[in-house]
Amino acid sequence: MNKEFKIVQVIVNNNSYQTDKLFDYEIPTHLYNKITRGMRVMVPFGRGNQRLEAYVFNVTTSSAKDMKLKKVLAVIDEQPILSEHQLRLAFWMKNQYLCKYIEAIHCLIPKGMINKERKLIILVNNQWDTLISPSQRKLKNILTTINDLGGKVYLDLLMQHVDYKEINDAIKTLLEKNIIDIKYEFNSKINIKTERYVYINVKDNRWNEVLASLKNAKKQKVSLEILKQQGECSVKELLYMANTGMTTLNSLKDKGYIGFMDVEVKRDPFANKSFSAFPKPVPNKEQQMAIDRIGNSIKNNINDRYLIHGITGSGKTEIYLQLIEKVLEKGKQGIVLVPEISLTPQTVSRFMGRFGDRIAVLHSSLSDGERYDEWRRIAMNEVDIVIGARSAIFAPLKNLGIIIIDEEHEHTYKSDQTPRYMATDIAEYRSQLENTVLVLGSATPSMETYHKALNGKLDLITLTKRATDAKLPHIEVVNMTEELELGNTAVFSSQLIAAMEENLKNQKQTILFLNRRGHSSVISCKSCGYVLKCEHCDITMTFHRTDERLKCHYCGQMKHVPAVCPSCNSDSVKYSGTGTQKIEDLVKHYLPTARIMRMDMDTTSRKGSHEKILESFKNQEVDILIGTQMISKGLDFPNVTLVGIISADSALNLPDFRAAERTFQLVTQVAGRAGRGLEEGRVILQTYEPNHYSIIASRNHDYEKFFQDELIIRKEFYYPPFTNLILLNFSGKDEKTVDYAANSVANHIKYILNSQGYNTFDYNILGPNPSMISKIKENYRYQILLKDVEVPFGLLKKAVKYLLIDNRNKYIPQNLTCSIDINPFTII
DNA sequence: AGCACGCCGACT
DNA sequence: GTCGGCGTGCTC
Repeated sequence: MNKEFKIVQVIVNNNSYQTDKLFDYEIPTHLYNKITRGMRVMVPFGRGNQRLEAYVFNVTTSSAKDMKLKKVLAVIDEQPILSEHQLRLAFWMKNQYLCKYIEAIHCLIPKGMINKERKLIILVNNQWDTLISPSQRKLKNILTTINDLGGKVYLDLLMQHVDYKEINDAIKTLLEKNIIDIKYEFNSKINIKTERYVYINVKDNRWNEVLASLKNAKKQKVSLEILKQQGECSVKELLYMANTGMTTLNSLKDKGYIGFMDVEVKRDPFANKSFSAFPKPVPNKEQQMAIDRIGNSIKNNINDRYLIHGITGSGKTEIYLQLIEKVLEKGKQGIVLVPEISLTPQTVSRFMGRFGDRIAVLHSSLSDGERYDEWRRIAMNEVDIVIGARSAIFAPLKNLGIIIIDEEHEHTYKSDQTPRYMATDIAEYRSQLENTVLVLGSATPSMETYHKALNGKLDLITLTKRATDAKLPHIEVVNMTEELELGNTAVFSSQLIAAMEENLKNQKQTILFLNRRGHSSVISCKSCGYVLKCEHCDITMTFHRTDERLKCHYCGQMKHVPAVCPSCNSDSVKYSGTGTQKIEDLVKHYLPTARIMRMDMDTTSRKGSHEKILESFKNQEVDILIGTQMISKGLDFPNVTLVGIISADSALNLPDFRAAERTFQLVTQVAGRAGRGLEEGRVILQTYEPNHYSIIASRNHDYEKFFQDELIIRKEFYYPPFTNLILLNFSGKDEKTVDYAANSVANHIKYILNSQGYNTFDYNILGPNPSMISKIKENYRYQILLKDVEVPFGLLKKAVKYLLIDNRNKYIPQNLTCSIDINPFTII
C-alpha cells in the first residue's frame, strides 16, 4: 500500500555539472510545515552521506515508492532566503548562460550566507600505537600530526600538514578503530563582527571595600571608577579614557571585578565619511521632459524600458535622482548600477547626499563581511535604494520600482567569471518579472542597445544639451604621421605641448589619457630585435619605472631587465611602447614646474587611494593628471579645460569586433572631462589614423554617424546586434590536448548541425584557433566562436549544452578547462 | 565536488 | 598477503 508523503526537490551546494540537477528528499513529519520553496535545508548526499546545504526549489507530495528517498536532516532558514522571483531568475540564468543552478544561486546570495561543513578530527584514544600495526606508516604519521597539533584539527588543515592523496581512507579506518572522532562544524565563513565590551561586576554594597583593596593599583582603580560611571563600554573606549593598557583590565577581571562580553557590531563601509546634503538643482527643459515621461511610467506601474542617450554633462544623474524620488514617493525601491563605484565616488556621494541612510552601497572592494551585512540590510527591508556595481543587480529588494543602469555600454556590466552574465540582461529580465521601469543611460550607447532603441524595443530619450549650458569641448585631431614627417618623433605633438604649457600658465588643469600602464610595454634588443616575453604567458613584459623591474600584466611575475640580450648577448636595450609612467617622466621633463599626479592600477591599489588622488586634483593641488581608463568616467572638475589623448589608436587596432566602438566611446568619454565649467574645453587627440570613421565621428560629437557607419560593418561581418555569439574557451597545460579537444568539440558541433540539416559552417563556426594571448600562466588557450548565422541560436546553444554540459566528461578531458561565454564582450 | 569501491604494483 | 596510489562511477 502506497502512502503519500511530502518531498522536496533541491539543488545541492556542490559545484559540479554532474550534480547540477534537482534531487528529491523526503520531508520527515516533524518538518512538514516548516519547509517552503526558497529555503535552505541540510541533506545527506552521496554514498558517504556527506552533509550538504541544499536549496529548496519545490515542495510536493509523492506516492511513488520505487526509489528509496533519503530524508531532510534539518531546515536552515525560518523564512525563504530566495524569493519566488529569485528562483525564477536562477532558472532563467541557467538556460540563458548555460551555467549551473548553483552558480546562479551563488550570484543571488552573498558568500557569507553559504554554509559548508568542516570536519573537526579529534583524537580520542591516546593508546593508539597499540591499535595499529607498525607497517601502517601513513596512519601513524597522521596520528602523530594530529597529536602535535593539539589532539584536534580541522581536516582541511590536517591535509596541509600531511601529504597523502587518499587521506579519507585513513580517516575512515581510524574512525572504525575508534581512535578518532569526527565533529561536524559549520564554517560560517564570515564571522559576525563583534566588539569586546566591559561591564562592572561589583555590587554597590562592596564598592568601597573593593576600591580600598585597589589603593596600590592606581590604574585599576581609575579604570573601575570610570567604568562605574559609564555602566558599560567597549574595551577600546575604556582603555582610552583610563589611559591604560590591557594588563590593567585583565587583572581586574582576574579579581572578578569586571567581565568581558562580545557585542555584535555592524560594519559600516562609510563609517569615516560624511556626505553633505546635495542641493537639488532645477532641471533644464530636456531633463524635465525625460523626468516627466519616465515619471509617468513610474506613476502607472508600467514595465516601460528607456534609453536615455545624453551627451556627456547633460545631467543624467540628476534625472536618475528625481526618478528615484518619484519611486520612493510610491513606496517602492530602486537599484542604480554604476560601472565601478570606486571610479565614480561623485555619483555615489550625490545619492547619499540626497537620500541619506536608506541606501546600501555595494562596492567591489567591500570585504565579504561588509557585503554580507549590506545584503542583510537590504533583505531585511532596511534600505530603499541600492547603488552598486554589476552584482548589485541581484540585490534582494522586495518591492522594486525602478532599475537604472548608468553608462550602460560599459564592459564592467559583463561578468568575467562563470556565469558570465550581462547585468543589463539581468536587469531587463528582472524588470519584466517584477514589473518595474528600466532606465539605461549613456552618452555612447552600445551598438546593441541603440539598435534596440531604434527598433522600438526601448523608448529613446535624447538629451542634446549640457545641463549647465556648457558647450561640448572642441576636439582637435593631430595626425601623428604628419608630426613624424615634420621630424617630431616624440610622444607629444607640438600642439599638445604648447597647449599644456598655456594651460599651466593660466592655472587651469589638464588631464592626459593613455590606456596603458607601466613605463614601456615592449622591451626589445636593438641589435637583433628579440622581444622580451613573460616565461609563463605569451605576452610582452612591461617595464615599470617605479621599481625598475619588468612585470607581466597577466600573471604578475616580476623580474629585472636582463643585462644582455638572451638571444644575441648584445647589451643595447630598446624601451618602446609608451605607458603612463613614461608619460609622467616626459611631462616632468617638459614642464618641470607642473604638479603632476598619475592615476592607474599601480597608484590606486591601496584602499582609499582613488579618493585621495581625486581629492587633491579637485582641490587644485595638481596641475596635470595622467591616467588610464579609470579617469575616463564620471569625473566632473570645472577647472579642467584641456584633455590630451596621447594615442587613440591602441584600442582601435585590436583585432576585436568592438574595437571601433570602444575607441569611439573612450574618446567621447575622456573628451567629456573637458570644459565642464564656464570655459570651453579643448581636447587634443593624437592618432595615426585621423580618417578612421570612429575618430571623425568622435571629433564631430556625432554618435548617430558613428552608429550608422559601424552598423554597416557589423551587418557585413555578422556581428552583434545582428548575431548572437557563443565563445568557447579551452585552456590547459598541454597544448596538444587543448588543441585536440577544441577540434573535437568543433567537429561535433558541425556533426550536430549537419544532422539538423545545416551544412555550411563558414560563417557560424570560427576556429578553433589559438586565442589572441595564446598562453597565460603556463596554460595554452584555444577558442571557438559560434555565431547564429543561418543557424538558429537555440540550436547552437543546444549543441553546446549537449557537448559541454550534459556529456562534458566525454568531450573535455579532466586536465583541461573549458568555459562558455554567451555573447562575450570581446572575442580576444 | 567528494566519496567509496576496486584494481594493481610495491613492499614486507 | 597487506599498504597505499589511482582510475571510475555515482550521488535523490
